Amino acid sequence: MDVRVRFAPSPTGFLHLGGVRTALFNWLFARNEGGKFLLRIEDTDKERSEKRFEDDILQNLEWLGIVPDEPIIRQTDRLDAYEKFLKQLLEENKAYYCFCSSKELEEEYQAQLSQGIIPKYSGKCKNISKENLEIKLKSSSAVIRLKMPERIISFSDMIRGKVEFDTKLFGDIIIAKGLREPLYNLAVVVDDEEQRITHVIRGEEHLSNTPKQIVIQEALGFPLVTYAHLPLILGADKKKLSKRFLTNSLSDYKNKGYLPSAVLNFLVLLGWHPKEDREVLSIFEMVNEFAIKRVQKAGAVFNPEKLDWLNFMHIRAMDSEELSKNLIPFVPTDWLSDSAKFNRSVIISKDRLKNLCDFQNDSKFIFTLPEYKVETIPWKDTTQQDAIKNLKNILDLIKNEIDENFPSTELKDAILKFADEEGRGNVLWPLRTALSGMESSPGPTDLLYVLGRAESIERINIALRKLEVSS
RNA sequence: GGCCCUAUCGUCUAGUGGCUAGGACAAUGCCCUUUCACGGCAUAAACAGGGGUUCGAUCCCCCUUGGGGCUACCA
Repeated sequence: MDVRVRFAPSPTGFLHLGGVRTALFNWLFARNEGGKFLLRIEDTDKERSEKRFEDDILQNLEWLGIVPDEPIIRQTDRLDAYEKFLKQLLEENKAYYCFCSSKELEEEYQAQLSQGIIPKYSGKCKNISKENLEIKLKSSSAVIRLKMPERIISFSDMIRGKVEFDTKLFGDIIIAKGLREPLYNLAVVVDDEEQRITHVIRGEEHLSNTPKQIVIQEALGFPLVTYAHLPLILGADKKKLSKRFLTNSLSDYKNKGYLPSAVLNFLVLLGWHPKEDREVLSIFEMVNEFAIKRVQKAGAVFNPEKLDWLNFMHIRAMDSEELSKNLIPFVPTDWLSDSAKFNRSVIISKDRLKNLCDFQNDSKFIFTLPEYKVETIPWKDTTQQDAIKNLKNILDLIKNEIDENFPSTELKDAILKFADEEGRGNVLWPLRTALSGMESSPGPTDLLYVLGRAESIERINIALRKLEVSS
Protein backbone atom coordinates (compact mmCIF):
# COMPACT_ATOMS: atom_id res chain seq x y z
CA MET A 1 0.00 0.00 0.00
CA ASP A 2 1.26 3.45 -0.86
CA VAL A 3 2.28 5.65 1.97
CA ARG A 4 0.01 8.63 2.61
CA VAL A 5 0.81 11.06 5.39
CA ARG A 6 -0.47 14.46 6.37
CA PHE A 7 0.36 17.60 8.27
CA ALA A 8 -2.74 18.84 10.06
CA PRO A 9 -2.20 22.20 11.74
CA SER A 10 -4.95 24.19 13.35
CA PRO A 11 -4.93 27.85 12.35
CA THR A 12 -4.91 29.16 15.89
CA GLY A 13 -1.45 30.69 15.74
CA PHE A 14 1.42 31.45 13.41
CA LEU A 15 3.40 28.55 12.01
CA HIS A 16 6.11 27.79 14.52
CA LEU A 17 9.26 25.71 14.61
CA GLY A 18 7.55 22.70 16.19
CA GLY A 19 4.91 22.64 13.50
CA VAL A 20 7.49 22.94 10.76
CA ARG A 21 9.42 20.03 12.20
CA THR A 22 6.29 17.85 12.20
CA ALA A 23 5.51 18.89 8.64
CA LEU A 24 9.10 18.25 7.61
CA PHE A 25 9.27 14.73 9.03
CA ASN A 26 5.98 13.84 7.35
CA TRP A 27 7.17 15.30 4.08
CA LEU A 28 10.55 13.57 4.26
CA PHE A 29 8.92 10.27 5.10
CA ALA A 30 6.55 10.57 2.14
CA ARG A 31 9.30 11.60 -0.26
CA ASN A 32 11.64 8.91 0.96
CA GLU A 33 8.97 6.23 0.64
CA GLY A 34 7.65 7.50 -2.66
CA GLY A 35 4.31 8.30 -1.04
CA LYS A 36 2.03 11.31 -0.81
CA PHE A 37 2.13 14.23 1.58
CA LEU A 38 -1.18 15.94 2.30
CA LEU A 39 -2.20 19.05 4.14
CA ARG A 40 -5.32 19.49 6.21
CA ILE A 41 -6.44 22.59 8.05
CA GLU A 42 -8.04 21.65 11.36
CA ASP A 43 -10.24 24.65 11.93
CA THR A 44 -13.02 23.14 13.99
CA ASP A 45 -12.33 25.51 16.86
CA LYS A 46 -14.30 28.47 15.65
CA GLU A 47 -13.29 30.77 18.47
CA ARG A 48 -9.57 30.43 18.01
CA SER A 49 -9.17 29.78 14.30
CA GLU A 50 -8.30 32.77 12.15
CA LYS A 51 -7.80 33.23 8.45
CA ARG A 52 -4.57 35.17 8.94
CA PHE A 53 -3.05 32.20 10.76
CA GLU A 54 -4.04 29.86 7.97
CA ASP A 55 -2.46 32.22 5.46
CA ASP A 56 0.69 32.38 7.53
CA ILE A 57 0.94 28.59 7.70
CA LEU A 58 0.37 28.14 3.98
CA GLN A 59 2.76 30.89 2.93
CA ASN A 60 5.55 29.72 5.17
CA LEU A 61 5.23 26.08 4.16
CA GLU A 62 5.47 27.17 0.57
CA TRP A 63 8.54 29.25 1.34
CA LEU A 64 10.11 26.14 2.84
CA GLY A 65 9.17 24.07 -0.16
CA ILE A 66 6.97 21.74 1.85
CA VAL A 67 4.00 21.61 -0.47
CA PRO A 68 1.14 19.10 -0.47
CA ASP A 69 0.66 16.59 -3.27
CA GLU A 70 -3.13 16.88 -3.25
CA PRO A 71 -5.62 19.69 -2.66
CA ILE A 72 -5.79 21.05 0.87
CA ILE A 73 -8.91 20.18 2.83
CA ARG A 74 -10.48 22.19 5.62
CA GLN A 75 -12.51 20.65 8.38
CA THR A 76 -15.14 23.37 8.26
CA ASP A 77 -15.90 22.17 4.72
CA ARG A 78 -16.52 18.65 5.94
CA LEU A 79 -19.35 19.09 8.41
CA ASP A 80 -21.65 16.77 6.42
CA ALA A 81 -19.21 13.91 6.85
CA TYR A 82 -18.89 14.39 10.60
CA GLU A 83 -22.64 14.62 10.96
CA LYS A 84 -23.10 11.40 9.04
CA PHE A 85 -20.69 9.45 11.24
CA LEU A 86 -22.00 11.04 14.42
CA LYS A 87 -25.52 9.92 13.49
CA GLN A 88 -24.17 6.47 12.79
CA LEU A 89 -22.59 6.25 16.23
CA LEU A 90 -25.77 7.53 17.88
CA GLU A 91 -27.95 5.05 16.02
CA GLU A 92 -25.67 2.17 16.82
CA ASN A 93 -25.80 3.23 20.44
CA LYS A 94 -22.04 3.74 20.54
CA ALA A 95 -22.49 7.38 21.46
CA TYR A 96 -25.12 9.36 23.33
CA TYR A 97 -26.27 12.87 24.07
CA CYS A 98 -25.19 14.46 27.33
CA PHE A 99 -27.07 17.36 28.88
CA CYS A 100 -24.87 18.02 31.87
CA SER A 101 -23.92 21.65 32.28
CA SER A 102 -20.32 22.61 32.70
CA LYS A 103 -21.20 23.69 36.22
CA GLU A 104 -22.53 20.25 37.09
CA LEU A 105 -19.49 18.63 35.52
CA GLU A 106 -17.16 20.85 37.47
CA GLU A 107 -18.89 20.00 40.75
CA GLU A 108 -18.74 16.30 39.95
CA TYR A 109 -15.08 16.62 39.11
CA GLN A 110 -14.25 18.43 42.35
CA ALA A 111 -16.24 15.94 44.41
CA GLN A 112 -14.39 13.00 42.90
CA LEU A 113 -11.11 14.72 43.44
CA SER A 114 -11.79 15.39 47.11
CA GLN A 115 -12.78 11.76 47.61
CA GLY A 116 -9.54 10.66 46.07
CA ILE A 117 -11.29 8.99 43.15
CA ILE A 118 -9.81 9.29 39.66
CA PRO A 119 -12.04 11.95 38.14
CA LYS A 120 -14.04 10.99 35.09
CA TYR A 121 -17.54 11.48 33.75
CA SER A 122 -20.14 9.47 35.65
CA GLY A 123 -22.14 8.55 32.57
CA LYS A 124 -25.42 9.71 34.01
CA CYS A 125 -26.87 10.78 30.66
CA LYS A 126 -26.18 7.40 29.13
CA ASN A 127 -29.60 5.94 29.74
CA ILE A 128 -32.06 8.71 29.04
CA SER A 129 -35.27 7.28 27.57
CA LYS A 130 -36.25 8.01 23.97
CA GLU A 131 -39.21 10.22 24.86
CA ASN A 132 -37.23 12.19 27.38
CA LEU A 133 -34.39 12.60 24.93
CA GLU A 134 -36.61 14.18 22.28
CA ILE A 135 -38.08 16.62 24.74
CA LYS A 136 -34.70 17.55 26.15
CA LEU A 137 -33.10 18.00 22.74
CA LYS A 138 -35.73 20.63 21.93
CA SER A 139 -35.24 22.60 25.09
CA SER A 140 -31.58 22.38 26.03
CA SER A 141 -28.16 22.10 24.45
CA ALA A 142 -26.36 18.80 24.39
CA VAL A 143 -22.94 17.41 23.59
CA ILE A 144 -22.20 13.97 22.18
CA ARG A 145 -20.19 11.47 24.17
CA LEU A 146 -18.60 8.25 23.03
CA LYS A 147 -19.29 5.15 25.08
CA MET A 148 -15.79 4.25 26.08
CA PRO A 149 -15.25 0.49 26.12
CA GLU A 150 -13.19 -0.45 29.16
CA ARG A 151 -10.09 -2.28 28.08
CA ILE A 152 -6.40 -1.99 27.39
CA ILE A 153 -5.59 -0.34 24.08
CA SER A 154 -2.22 -1.35 22.75
CA PHE A 155 -0.51 -0.12 19.64
CA SER A 156 2.94 -0.17 18.14
CA ASP A 157 4.52 3.23 17.62
CA MET A 158 7.19 3.38 14.92
CA ILE A 159 9.45 5.37 17.21
CA ARG A 160 8.54 4.15 20.68
CA GLY A 161 7.53 0.57 20.14
CA LYS A 162 4.63 -0.91 22.07
CA VAL A 163 2.51 1.61 23.98
CA GLU A 164 -0.46 0.75 26.19
CA PHE A 165 -3.30 2.73 27.71
CA ASP A 166 -6.17 1.72 29.95
CA THR A 167 -9.34 3.34 28.62
CA LYS A 168 -11.03 2.78 31.96
CA LEU A 169 -9.30 5.96 33.08
CA PHE A 170 -10.84 8.09 30.34
CA GLY A 171 -14.56 7.90 30.91
CA ASP A 172 -16.98 8.69 28.11
CA ILE A 173 -15.21 11.41 26.18
CA ILE A 174 -16.99 14.20 24.35
CA ILE A 175 -16.54 13.83 20.62
CA ALA A 176 -18.78 16.66 19.42
CA LYS A 177 -20.55 19.73 20.68
CA GLY A 178 -23.37 19.00 18.25
CA LEU A 179 -24.00 17.10 15.04
CA ARG A 180 -22.21 19.77 13.04
CA GLU A 181 -19.69 20.73 15.69
CA PRO A 182 -17.16 17.91 15.87
CA LEU A 183 -14.27 17.95 18.28
CA TYR A 184 -10.69 17.14 17.48
CA ASN A 185 -10.59 13.39 18.16
CA LEU A 186 -13.62 12.66 16.02
CA ALA A 187 -12.69 14.97 13.17
CA VAL A 188 -9.15 13.60 12.94
CA VAL A 189 -10.33 10.03 12.67
CA VAL A 190 -12.96 10.81 10.06
CA ASP A 191 -10.55 12.88 7.96
CA ASP A 192 -7.68 10.44 8.17
CA GLU A 193 -10.07 7.83 6.83
CA GLU A 194 -11.32 10.17 4.11
CA GLN A 195 -7.77 11.00 3.02
CA ARG A 196 -6.77 7.32 3.32
CA ILE A 197 -3.88 8.20 5.60
CA THR A 198 -1.58 5.25 6.29
CA HIS A 199 0.87 6.78 8.78
CA VAL A 200 0.16 9.42 11.37
CA ILE A 201 3.39 11.22 12.23
CA ARG A 202 2.87 13.90 14.84
CA GLY A 203 4.22 15.40 18.03
CA GLU A 204 4.44 13.48 21.28
CA GLU A 205 1.76 15.68 22.80
CA HIS A 206 -0.72 13.55 20.87
CA LEU A 207 0.43 10.25 22.26
CA SER A 208 -2.32 10.14 24.86
CA ASN A 209 -4.95 11.04 22.25
CA THR A 210 -4.06 7.98 20.24
CA PRO A 211 -6.00 5.37 22.26
CA LYS A 212 -9.10 7.58 22.09
CA GLN A 213 -8.75 7.83 18.34
CA ILE A 214 -8.25 4.09 18.03
CA VAL A 215 -11.49 3.53 19.93
CA ILE A 216 -13.31 5.88 17.56
CA GLN A 217 -11.83 4.15 14.52
CA GLU A 218 -13.03 0.81 15.84
CA ALA A 219 -16.50 2.15 16.61
CA LEU A 220 -16.75 3.47 13.08
CA GLY A 221 -15.29 0.35 11.53
CA PHE A 222 -12.31 2.19 10.03
CA PRO A 223 -9.00 0.49 9.34
CA LEU A 224 -6.24 1.20 11.80
CA VAL A 225 -3.31 3.45 10.90
CA THR A 226 0.34 3.31 11.92
CA TYR A 227 1.58 5.92 14.37
CA ALA A 228 4.88 7.66 14.96
CA HIS A 229 5.11 10.17 17.77
CA LEU A 230 7.99 12.56 17.39
CA PRO A 231 9.94 13.87 20.37
CA LEU A 232 9.01 17.43 21.22
CA ILE A 233 11.19 20.42 20.45
CA LEU A 234 11.98 22.13 23.71
CA GLY A 235 12.93 25.69 24.50
CA ALA A 236 15.90 26.58 26.69
CA ASP A 237 13.56 26.07 29.67
CA LYS A 238 12.94 22.49 28.50
CA LYS A 239 9.27 23.21 27.96
CA LYS A 240 7.69 22.50 24.62
CA LEU A 241 7.61 25.21 22.04
CA SER A 242 4.06 26.36 21.85
CA LYS A 243 2.27 28.08 19.09
CA ARG A 244 0.88 30.44 21.63
CA PHE A 245 4.23 32.13 21.95
CA LEU A 246 4.97 34.25 18.95
CA THR A 247 8.72 34.13 19.54
CA ASN A 248 9.25 31.04 17.47
CA SER A 249 7.03 31.82 14.56
CA LEU A 250 8.65 30.90 11.32
CA SER A 251 8.14 34.30 9.76
CA ASP A 252 10.55 35.71 12.30
CA TYR A 253 13.26 33.41 11.08
CA LYS A 254 12.45 34.18 7.50
CA ASN A 255 12.61 37.90 8.18
CA LYS A 256 15.90 37.60 10.02
CA GLY A 257 17.41 36.11 6.91
CA TYR A 258 17.57 32.41 7.50
CA LEU A 259 17.50 30.24 4.40
CA PRO A 260 14.75 27.62 4.05
CA SER A 261 17.32 24.88 3.54
CA ALA A 262 19.17 25.92 6.70
CA VAL A 263 16.01 25.99 8.79
CA LEU A 264 15.08 22.55 7.50
CA ASN A 265 18.60 21.22 8.05
CA PHE A 266 18.55 22.53 11.59
CA LEU A 267 15.14 21.07 12.33
CA VAL A 268 15.86 17.68 10.84
CA LEU A 269 18.82 17.34 13.19
CA LEU A 270 16.55 17.89 16.16
CA GLY A 271 15.63 14.29 16.78
CA TRP A 272 17.24 12.70 13.77
CA HIS A 273 20.76 12.14 12.49
CA PRO A 274 22.13 10.56 9.33
CA LYS A 275 24.25 7.44 9.60
CA GLU A 276 27.55 9.21 9.15
CA ASP A 277 28.95 12.21 10.97
CA ARG A 278 27.75 14.70 8.40
CA GLU A 279 25.51 17.47 9.62
CA VAL A 280 25.33 19.96 6.79
CA LEU A 281 22.73 18.43 4.51
CA SER A 282 21.00 19.57 1.38
CA ILE A 283 17.28 18.96 1.07
CA PHE A 284 18.07 16.27 -1.47
CA GLU A 285 20.29 14.48 1.02
CA MET A 286 17.69 14.75 3.77
CA VAL A 287 15.09 13.12 1.57
CA ASN A 288 17.42 10.35 0.50
CA GLU A 289 18.74 9.47 3.89
CA PHE A 290 15.75 10.02 6.12
CA ALA A 291 14.81 6.95 8.14
CA ILE A 292 12.14 7.09 10.78
CA LYS A 293 13.80 4.26 12.73
CA ARG A 294 16.64 6.64 13.48
CA VAL A 295 14.39 9.20 15.12
CA GLN A 296 15.21 9.99 18.72
CA LYS A 297 12.79 9.31 21.57
CA ALA A 298 13.64 12.13 23.97
CA GLY A 299 12.79 15.78 23.51
CA ALA A 300 15.38 18.08 21.99
CA VAL A 301 16.34 21.54 23.18
CA PHE A 302 17.03 23.78 20.25
CA ASN A 303 20.06 26.01 20.28
CA PRO A 304 20.08 29.09 18.09
CA GLU A 305 23.88 29.08 17.65
CA LYS A 306 23.73 25.90 15.65
CA LEU A 307 21.03 27.34 13.43
CA ASP A 308 23.28 30.34 12.81
CA TRP A 309 26.16 28.09 11.89
CA LEU A 310 24.06 25.99 9.56
CA ASN A 311 22.70 29.11 7.92
CA PHE A 312 26.27 30.29 7.43
CA MET A 313 27.16 26.97 5.84
CA HIS A 314 24.12 27.00 3.57
CA ILE A 315 24.84 30.56 2.45
CA ARG A 316 28.37 29.54 1.54
CA ALA A 317 27.09 26.56 -0.40
CA MET A 318 24.83 28.76 -2.49
CA ASP A 319 26.09 30.27 -5.73
CA SER A 320 26.41 34.03 -5.62
CA GLU A 321 23.75 34.74 -8.22
CA GLU A 322 21.24 32.81 -6.20
CA LEU A 323 22.40 34.58 -3.08
CA SER A 324 21.99 37.98 -4.75
CA LYS A 325 18.37 37.15 -5.49
CA ASN A 326 17.77 36.13 -1.91
CA LEU A 327 19.40 39.29 -0.64
CA ILE A 328 17.25 41.71 -2.62
CA PRO A 329 14.46 41.98 -0.01
CA PHE A 330 17.06 42.74 2.64
CA VAL A 331 18.71 45.80 1.12
CA PRO A 332 17.69 49.40 0.35
CA THR A 333 16.47 49.72 -3.21
CA ASP A 334 19.13 52.24 -4.21
CA TRP A 335 21.82 49.57 -3.74
CA LEU A 336 20.27 47.80 -6.68
CA SER A 337 20.67 50.70 -9.08
CA ASP A 338 24.24 49.60 -9.86
CA SER A 339 23.54 45.90 -10.18
CA ALA A 340 27.13 45.02 -11.11
CA LYS A 341 28.39 46.62 -7.93
CA PHE A 342 25.68 44.94 -5.90
CA ASN A 343 26.68 41.56 -7.31
CA ARG A 344 30.32 42.22 -6.50
CA SER A 345 29.39 43.11 -2.95
CA VAL A 346 27.57 39.80 -2.64
CA ILE A 347 30.56 37.90 -3.95
CA ILE A 348 33.00 39.36 -1.44
CA SER A 349 30.73 38.85 1.55
CA LYS A 350 29.33 35.46 0.74
CA ASP A 351 31.77 33.58 2.94
CA ARG A 352 31.35 35.84 5.95
CA LEU A 353 27.58 36.05 6.21
CA LYS A 354 25.70 34.40 9.07
CA ASN A 355 22.33 35.53 7.87
CA LEU A 356 20.80 37.58 5.09
CA CYS A 357 19.85 40.31 7.49
CA ASP A 358 23.47 41.07 8.38
CA PHE A 359 24.33 41.92 4.83
CA GLN A 360 22.84 45.37 4.90
CA ASN A 361 24.83 46.43 7.92
CA ASP A 362 28.03 44.68 6.89
CA SER A 363 28.03 46.10 3.39
CA LYS A 364 26.76 49.60 4.03
CA PHE A 365 30.25 51.07 3.73
CA ILE A 366 30.47 49.81 0.15
CA PHE A 367 27.61 52.00 -0.96
CA THR A 368 28.27 54.98 1.27
CA LEU A 369 31.68 55.80 2.64
CA PRO A 370 31.17 56.23 6.39
CA GLU A 371 32.48 59.19 8.35
CA TYR A 372 35.76 58.24 9.99
CA LYS A 373 38.56 59.87 11.93
CA VAL A 374 41.91 60.54 10.33
CA GLU A 375 43.60 58.69 13.20
CA THR A 376 42.25 55.38 11.95
CA ILE A 377 44.28 55.58 8.73
CA PRO A 378 47.92 55.07 9.88
CA TRP A 379 49.01 51.59 10.93
CA LYS A 380 49.81 51.12 14.62
CA ASP A 381 52.66 53.47 15.58
CA THR A 382 53.51 54.65 12.09
CA THR A 383 53.02 58.31 11.27
CA GLN A 384 50.54 60.12 9.12
CA GLN A 385 53.45 60.98 6.82
CA ASP A 386 54.06 57.27 6.28
CA ALA A 387 50.43 56.78 5.41
CA ILE A 388 50.47 59.67 2.95
CA LYS A 389 53.57 58.37 1.27
CA ASN A 390 52.27 54.83 0.97
CA LEU A 391 48.82 55.79 -0.20
CA LYS A 392 50.30 58.07 -2.87
CA ASN A 393 52.45 55.22 -4.10
CA ILE A 394 49.49 52.93 -4.31
CA LEU A 395 47.49 55.59 -6.08
CA ASP A 396 50.20 55.71 -8.71
CA LEU A 397 50.06 51.97 -9.09
CA ILE A 398 46.32 52.08 -9.53
CA LYS A 399 46.45 54.95 -12.00
CA ASN A 400 48.96 53.08 -14.11
CA GLU A 401 46.58 50.15 -14.20
CA ILE A 402 45.15 49.72 -17.68
CA ASP A 403 43.63 46.27 -17.42
CA GLU A 404 39.84 46.30 -17.69
CA ASN A 405 39.55 43.56 -15.17
CA PHE A 406 40.08 45.67 -12.12
CA PRO A 407 42.12 44.97 -10.09
CA SER A 408 44.37 42.90 -12.33
CA THR A 409 46.64 40.22 -11.00
CA GLU A 410 49.58 42.47 -11.90
CA LEU A 411 48.19 45.29 -9.80
CA LYS A 412 47.58 42.99 -6.86
CA ASP A 413 51.09 41.65 -7.16
CA ALA A 414 52.52 45.14 -7.38
CA ILE A 415 50.66 46.25 -4.27
CA LEU A 416 51.78 43.19 -2.40
CA LYS A 417 55.38 43.66 -3.51
CA PHE A 418 55.29 47.25 -2.37
CA ALA A 419 53.71 46.18 0.91
CA ASP A 420 56.44 43.63 1.48
CA GLU A 421 59.05 46.33 1.01
CA GLU A 422 57.43 48.92 3.26
CA GLY A 423 55.93 46.57 5.82
CA ARG A 424 52.61 44.93 5.17
CA GLY A 425 50.66 46.62 7.91
CA ASN A 426 52.15 49.96 7.03
CA VAL A 427 50.75 49.74 3.51
CA LEU A 428 47.76 47.44 3.63
CA TRP A 429 46.11 48.90 6.72
CA PRO A 430 45.97 52.50 5.42
CA LEU A 431 44.80 51.23 2.05
CA ARG A 432 42.05 49.18 3.64
CA THR A 433 40.86 51.90 5.99
CA ALA A 434 40.94 54.46 3.21
CA LEU A 435 38.78 52.23 1.04
CA SER A 436 36.36 51.17 3.75
CA GLY A 437 36.47 53.87 6.40
CA MET A 438 36.26 51.01 8.88
CA GLU A 439 38.46 49.50 11.57
CA SER A 440 37.52 46.06 10.32
CA SER A 441 36.41 44.98 6.88
CA PRO A 442 37.23 42.55 4.10
CA GLY A 443 40.76 42.75 2.68
CA PRO A 444 42.01 45.60 0.44
CA THR A 445 42.04 43.66 -2.81
CA ASP A 446 38.45 42.62 -2.27
CA LEU A 447 37.64 46.25 -1.64
CA LEU A 448 39.34 47.41 -4.82
CA TYR A 449 37.36 44.79 -6.67
CA VAL A 450 34.02 45.75 -5.23
CA LEU A 451 34.47 49.52 -5.46
CA GLY A 452 36.02 49.57 -8.89
CA ARG A 453 38.81 51.76 -10.15
CA ALA A 454 37.15 55.18 -10.10
CA GLU A 455 35.67 54.93 -6.65
CA SER A 456 38.81 53.40 -5.22
CA ILE A 457 40.82 56.37 -6.43
CA GLU A 458 38.22 58.74 -5.08
CA ARG A 459 38.24 57.16 -1.62
CA ILE A 460 42.03 57.14 -1.43
CA ASN A 461 42.02 60.83 -2.34
CA ILE A 462 39.54 61.51 0.43
CA ALA A 463 41.87 59.81 2.89
CA LEU A 464 44.83 61.76 1.54
CA ARG A 465 42.99 65.03 1.99
CA LYS A 466 42.09 64.15 5.58
CA LEU A 467 45.73 63.33 6.30
CA GLU A 468 47.07 66.47 4.68
CA VAL A 469 44.61 68.74 6.47
CA SER A 470 45.49 67.34 9.86
CA SER A 471 49.27 67.24 9.46
C1' G B 1 -2.59 13.73 42.15
C1' G B 2 -3.44 10.04 37.89
C1' C B 3 -1.87 8.10 33.09
C1' C B 4 1.89 8.03 29.44
C1' C B 5 6.72 9.13 27.28
C1' U B 6 11.82 9.78 28.34
C1' A B 7 17.39 9.87 30.27
C1' U B 8 25.43 9.80 26.66
C1' C B 9 29.67 16.34 27.15
C1' G B 10 26.32 23.12 28.37
C1' U B 11 23.32 21.88 23.58
C1' C B 12 22.27 18.47 19.18
C1' U B 13 23.90 13.61 18.83
C1' A B 14 27.12 8.61 17.30
C1' G B 15 27.87 4.13 19.45
C1' U B 16 28.66 -1.16 21.39
C1' G B 17 27.69 -6.90 26.10
C1' G B 18 34.59 -5.88 26.31
C1' C B 19 36.12 1.25 22.68
C1' U B 20 41.53 5.77 25.08
C1' A B 21 32.91 6.51 24.76
C1' G B 22 33.27 9.37 18.44
C1' G B 23 31.36 13.91 15.78
C1' A B 24 29.02 18.85 15.52
C1' C B 25 27.55 23.74 17.74
C1' A B 26 29.09 26.81 21.62
C1' A B 27 33.59 27.85 24.91
C1' U B 28 39.00 28.36 25.60
C1' G B 29 44.08 28.43 23.67
C1' C B 30 47.57 28.46 19.66
C1' C B 31 48.68 29.07 14.36
C1' C B 32 47.56 31.77 9.80
C1' U B 33 46.97 37.08 8.99
C1' U B 34 47.06 44.41 7.47
C1' U B 35 41.90 44.43 10.51
C1' C B 36 37.39 41.57 11.13
C1' A B 37 35.81 37.15 9.60
C1' C B 38 37.18 32.45 7.34
C1' G B 39 40.46 28.41 7.77
C1' G B 40 43.95 24.99 10.45
C1' C B 41 45.51 22.64 15.01
C1' A B 42 44.72 21.76 20.06
C1' U B 43 42.15 21.87 25.12
C1' A B 44 38.24 21.28 28.45
C1' A B 45 33.51 18.75 28.63
C1' A B 46 29.07 13.16 29.15
C1' C B 47 27.16 7.42 29.82
C1' A B 48 21.71 10.45 36.48
C1' G B 49 21.81 7.05 41.06
C1' G B 50 21.00 2.14 43.18
C1' G B 51 20.15 -2.90 42.54
C1' G B 52 20.26 -7.18 39.52
C1' U B 53 21.57 -10.61 34.80
C1' U B 54 26.62 -11.63 33.12
C1' C B 55 33.34 -13.62 33.24
C1' G B 56 32.27 -8.47 31.98
C1' A B 57 27.74 -3.63 31.64
C1' U B 58 27.08 3.06 29.07
C1' C B 59 24.42 -0.86 26.32
C1' C B 60 19.66 -5.98 28.82
C1' C B 61 15.95 -6.08 33.30
C1' C B 62 13.94 -3.69 37.86
C1' C B 63 13.59 0.40 41.25
C1' U B 64 14.61 5.47 42.46
C1' U B 65 15.48 10.26 40.81
C1' G B 66 15.31 14.00 37.15
C1' G B 67 12.87 16.03 32.71
C1' G B 68 8.63 16.26 29.55
C1' G B 69 3.57 15.50 27.66
C1' C B 70 -1.56 14.69 28.53
C1' U B 71 -5.31 14.98 32.15
C1' A B 72 -10.87 20.88 27.93
C1' C B 73 -17.63 21.37 25.27
C1' C B 74 -8.45 23.28 22.31
C1' A B 75 -5.78 20.96 18.77
